[in-house]
Amino acid sequence: MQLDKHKDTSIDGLKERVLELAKRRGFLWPSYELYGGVAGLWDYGPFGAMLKHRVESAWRDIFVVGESALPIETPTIGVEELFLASGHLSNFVDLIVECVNCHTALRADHVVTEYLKSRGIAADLCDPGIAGACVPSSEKTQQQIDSHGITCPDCGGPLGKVHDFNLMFTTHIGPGTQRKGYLRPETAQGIFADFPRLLRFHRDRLPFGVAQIGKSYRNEISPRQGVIRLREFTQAEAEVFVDPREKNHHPRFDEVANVEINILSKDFVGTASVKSACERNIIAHEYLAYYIARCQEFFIRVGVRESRLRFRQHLPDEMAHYAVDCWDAEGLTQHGWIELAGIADRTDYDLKQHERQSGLQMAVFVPYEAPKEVERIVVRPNMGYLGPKYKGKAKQVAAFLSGIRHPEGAIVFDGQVVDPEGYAIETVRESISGDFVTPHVIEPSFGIDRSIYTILEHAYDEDTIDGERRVVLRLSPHIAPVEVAVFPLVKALNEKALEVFRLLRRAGLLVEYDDSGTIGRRYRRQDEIGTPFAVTIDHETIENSTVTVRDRDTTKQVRSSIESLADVLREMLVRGFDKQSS
RNA sequence: GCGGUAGUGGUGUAGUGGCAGCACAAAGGCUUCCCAAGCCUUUAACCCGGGUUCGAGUCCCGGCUACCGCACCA
Repeated sequence: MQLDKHKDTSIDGLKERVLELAKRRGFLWPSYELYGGVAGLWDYGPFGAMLKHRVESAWRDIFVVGESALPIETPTIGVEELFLASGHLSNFVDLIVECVNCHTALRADHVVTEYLKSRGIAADLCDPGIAGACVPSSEKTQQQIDSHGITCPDCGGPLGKVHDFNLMFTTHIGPGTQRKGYLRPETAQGIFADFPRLLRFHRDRLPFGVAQIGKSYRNEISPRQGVIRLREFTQAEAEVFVDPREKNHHPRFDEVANVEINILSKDFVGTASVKSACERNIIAHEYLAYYIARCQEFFIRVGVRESRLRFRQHLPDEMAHYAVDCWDAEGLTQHGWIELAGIADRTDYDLKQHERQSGLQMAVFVPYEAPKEVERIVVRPNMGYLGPKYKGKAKQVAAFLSGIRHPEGAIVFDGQVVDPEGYAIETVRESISGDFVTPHVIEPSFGIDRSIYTILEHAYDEDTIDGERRVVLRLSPHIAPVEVAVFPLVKALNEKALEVFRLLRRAGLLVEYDDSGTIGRRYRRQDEIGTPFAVTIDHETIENSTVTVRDRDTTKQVRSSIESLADVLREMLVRGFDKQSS
């Protein structure tokens, strides 16, 4: 895949430089540094928080406003039932056993299964009776290790005690006999739990999307790579509920059909439009393709470089067992290709699971265009006959008879032929006006923190201005924490400059004022935090009420009247410095 | 969690047992000033806890954090 033409990744120690800048300029700080810090927890400093806020706004524009999705907010604390249903309580657990000799941490269940398989013994480590997939039990696994004397596969040393490691943080809800609570490992489950209300809110129609931006938590064993793997992180997730029969017909597919994306899949590597990817079955259906295209639109808007963005299809063995197709949006950084978003077809797995756990129906009644007339054969019990004959059992017999769909020959109940007088076989005509459908879920899910790191790295650049090395963050104007800086050329002009500053602030621009030191130093400071434009009040301003507007990327300047300044800047922020009509 | 390496002002660093230096940044001032100029002044640091020692930034032990490798990442 080709790299950006105007910029490559050849800066030495880019990772370190970006992080150094991010720390120094108030984007990212290690949390609780005062007390030595904690791995996997990071603060957003003032510019970082504003940047993040704007990234989330851009996401909201595209995935909530642009899709007429329903925005909701659910608690970060979830109850036990929620994660029993989702499978996180059983599947989000690792059984860890450590080798006493070489101290390697191993997946205990894997060690046992491998050992038994190699000796042709069937392994059953699972706890029965829990909804969802197989749950390896720590007791059974421990037993197997003890009874077979299983040792470390690496060095042959003895193994320690098996212990659970659930990646969810636990807590307690309320005092006294406490109810268990868990910090959510994804925001999605809160949406699924609200499904019946959401469906009613949307007046029982499909399709509809629901979106949530919020914190999620995973107690990572060993978080690394700065903000790439966090224990507390922000997700932006949309769950789009769709009739499974309609997955290949997105109503707005035309809008995105020609969007070109970089694809890495088992069948295809290269660039293609989402339309052709769909037609060639590279992407399973239009809904996935549609959201992949929107995903690309989002990343480009916030400043991820298109040439360093790709969509990678999950291999069958890395896909969650319920998904039919899943794509990761990946950004190329100094940490390699990292996952920024996932667009998955979660099918009806989650809703079915919550149906089972809660006992409530999670289906939508989808009416036919016209009611269908169907003929059906029914067995109608004759209670006048059955009552006296079967007495107390009559009700049971009647229910049995009513349940028969295809009566053939004599009907036998409880080993005895039921007298034909006890029922009548009739053909009835019925009008059916629709089906109950459990919607499938298409889920675009974004890691906001990773995206922000990628944005920073892709924006970081060093160039030379008048022989001086300059560090510049080429941030997208959509997400820059400051849009315009205002400077008096010399301190004597500060009154006029403050006037302009207040004018622009009132006009709703994100604007910063600075009158310290020399003008060059102030420009460079704004370059480092990615401020797209700087307005300077000079001596000419006093004469004719014009100011200079300086472009971050080229350092070129144009003059603009104060009167039209706010409009000129707004236009530049949208169209770019050169394309505005002044 | 294991192994290796490291942790000194805001940032980058020097300092191998005896007064903690430098550069950049920041704040104030001078300079009539459109791209990190200069000058003066000022602020500001040994990751945490034990131990050894008359004395520890320095040596030892433990912890925390970061980077690299291993393992983990439904």
